Amino acid sequence: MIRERKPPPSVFDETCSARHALELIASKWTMLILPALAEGPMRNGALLRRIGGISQKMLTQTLKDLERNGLVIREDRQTVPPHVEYRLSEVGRSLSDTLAVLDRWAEQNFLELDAARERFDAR
Amino acid sequence: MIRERKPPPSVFDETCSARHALELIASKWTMLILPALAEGPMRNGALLRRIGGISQKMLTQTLKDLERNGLVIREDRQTVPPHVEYRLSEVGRSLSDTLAVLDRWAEQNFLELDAARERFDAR
DNA sequence: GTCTCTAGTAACCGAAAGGCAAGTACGCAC
DNA sequence: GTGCGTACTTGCCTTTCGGTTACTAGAGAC
Repeated sequence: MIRERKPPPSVFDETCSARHALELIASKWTMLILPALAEGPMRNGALLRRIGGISQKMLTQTLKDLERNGLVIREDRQTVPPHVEYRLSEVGRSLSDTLAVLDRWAEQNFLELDAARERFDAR
Repeated sequence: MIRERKPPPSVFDETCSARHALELIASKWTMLILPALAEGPMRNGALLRRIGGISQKMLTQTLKDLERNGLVIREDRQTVPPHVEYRLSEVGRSLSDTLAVLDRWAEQNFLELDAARERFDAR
């Protein structure tokens, strides 16, 4: 009897569902929204102000996707005018910690990248 | 005399060049290529085999972008048939460490995301 | 009655991502 | 001569991304 051995889940395998998770993460808006929410629950308007350059459309769209995947919790108070609050779920928080590390990496190393690009383009 | 205070570099500021660095990182191909190269220097063909689902075009394009920003070093042996090797720079390695953490996060948590998505769509 | 305030949604459109197929260079084995 | 092997490049085409504008509901202030 042949023993079927399942390969361990790997992001390098495109058929593995881990790849889908990676693609959700690998978005600049995700990488900004989650760390922003790590600062505390926020409303739509606050996020719009916190995250420079994001449009209402992309914010709504990304938030919905994050909510669908269980990373963000959306609380609609059902009032008029609307009051909706977003906060991280448990899983969302575990991810936002790592994303925040990446954000800090970008802030600490962008000068070096800028310099490298200049060098490269000068050739 | 008014003292001009420069704001600290922040990825939340769209005019800050750290945002550009973030956008380079926030690509699924970058998040796969750098950790792949962390396993050791590789040639084009080896990367193509290692990273499921990547096309030749995207591999070349992303590698060029990473090289331009100083994260990857490209060594062309100038032979025929061509022999080109890619490896991480110092900065590239510091980034790939964090990216590898994210990859592992995806591999460990994708089941939970899958479940959340199913729950959400069932409503 | 009218204006405001919030968190959207919908339609439209141009830009960019990215897949696929075919072409390139050239030394070597046969 | 023909064909192989490697690392690309180019062109075409479809899909997705993402910006802009206009529209929505309904309570409360005036």
